Amino acid sequence: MQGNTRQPLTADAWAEAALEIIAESGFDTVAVEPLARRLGVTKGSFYWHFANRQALVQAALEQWERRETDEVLARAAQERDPRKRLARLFREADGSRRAGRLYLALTGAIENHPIQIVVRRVMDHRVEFLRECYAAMGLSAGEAWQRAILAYSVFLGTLQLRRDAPEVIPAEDEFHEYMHFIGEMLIPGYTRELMRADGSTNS
Amino acid sequence: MQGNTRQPLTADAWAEAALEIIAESGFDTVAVEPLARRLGVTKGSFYWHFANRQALVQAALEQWERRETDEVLARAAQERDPRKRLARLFREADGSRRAGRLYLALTGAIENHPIQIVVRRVMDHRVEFLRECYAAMGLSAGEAWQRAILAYSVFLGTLQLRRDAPEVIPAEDEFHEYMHFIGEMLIPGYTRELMRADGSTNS
DNA sequence: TCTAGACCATACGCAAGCGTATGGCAACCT
DNA sequence: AGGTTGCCATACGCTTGCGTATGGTCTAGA
Repeated sequence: MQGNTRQPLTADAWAEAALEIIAESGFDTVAVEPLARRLGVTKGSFYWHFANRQALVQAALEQWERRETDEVLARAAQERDPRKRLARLFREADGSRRAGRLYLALTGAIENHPIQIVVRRVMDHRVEFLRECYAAMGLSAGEAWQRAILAYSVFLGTLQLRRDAPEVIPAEDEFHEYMHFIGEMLIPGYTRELMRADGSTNS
Repeated sequence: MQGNTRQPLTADAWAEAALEIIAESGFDTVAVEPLARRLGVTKGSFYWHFANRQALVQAALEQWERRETDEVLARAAQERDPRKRLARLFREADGSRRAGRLYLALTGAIENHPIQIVVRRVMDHRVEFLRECYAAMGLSAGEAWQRAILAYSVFLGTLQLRRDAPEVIPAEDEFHEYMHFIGEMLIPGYTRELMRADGSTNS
């Protein structure tokens, strides 16, 4: 059936597949044997690459944390204007559906201790990043905290709403309106031009 | 060890215990045999009350939905002023820690279809309730929708933040300040008196 | 060609959980 | 007293997944 010339699997490929499963059907459905079947091999392969199931989870979490912090925040940090940084974050958060599902799936298994560690670290980084954005806009320390926490709460809640009850968020057009509404609420001095990809203000 | 005169268990008691487990350690840790051990009986008891594990889940979900919608929303609906209704909702949402954990644990297992049904229904009810509050304040239909979705997103996100990274939400005093901040952001025409339990405005 | 190592299959023992079958026991009715 | 019914214990077979042990194959290098 699979006539391709089997190139050997790497540990990263296993971790990647594990993240795939987590995003699809939750963390605790990550099992060695089904995963092996999915990859077209058997357990024998798995236990050559990993000591046990926990090691796979660890590798998957490390891969996730790397992608999540390094890529997302690093790209947003290029933007000079803090308002544009925020707008860009909101835009990208709306984008990658798969990343959102994966994030929620991980927090959904927060009773697992390794997951708890990593999720908390990622959250801290992101809230701190938001706080710095608001602080750079001249807000006081207390206000920056409040705004950062509120903004991240909105992010988390929107993720969950879109996953669990997508029909309450009307349609494409209204959603774009809603994004502007969020911008007005969360970014002091918001203008609609901030949400444009190029970020041109032509004032 | 348990010297009490064993009064027989009811199906509701099993469902209640199942919800307890879900709130503690997640949905998929609900297993018949451990649950029986926890209640001091064996499987024999369980399979007298329920046909199978799925029936237990169903009963637990029904019990949860009843409590969640009937009790919470019905009490809030007594408040006449829509602004006070909203403030009361926010206050109570902050309160019951256990209910929040349970809610998140259920949404964390949303890939389970029965759970998906019930969670979606509860979400719809709540968002609709919020929307009516905003509409009663004179907002347009579109604005009421946007506000309702935003408010519910903040609710969900705050729940998750408090569970997964409680240290980012500073302390008791600052949190009360933060609650007022949320009130100002989410309730047009907010005054601090709205958050008082008695709701007195003494204007 | 011989060998070592990378990669994987197969087969086994073990534990946990589901569901069933059946028996026990107390309360209550008649 | 005998029978019925509600509630539970015990014992069994089955499945799934974990981890181990061991052997096979393919390739690169000496």
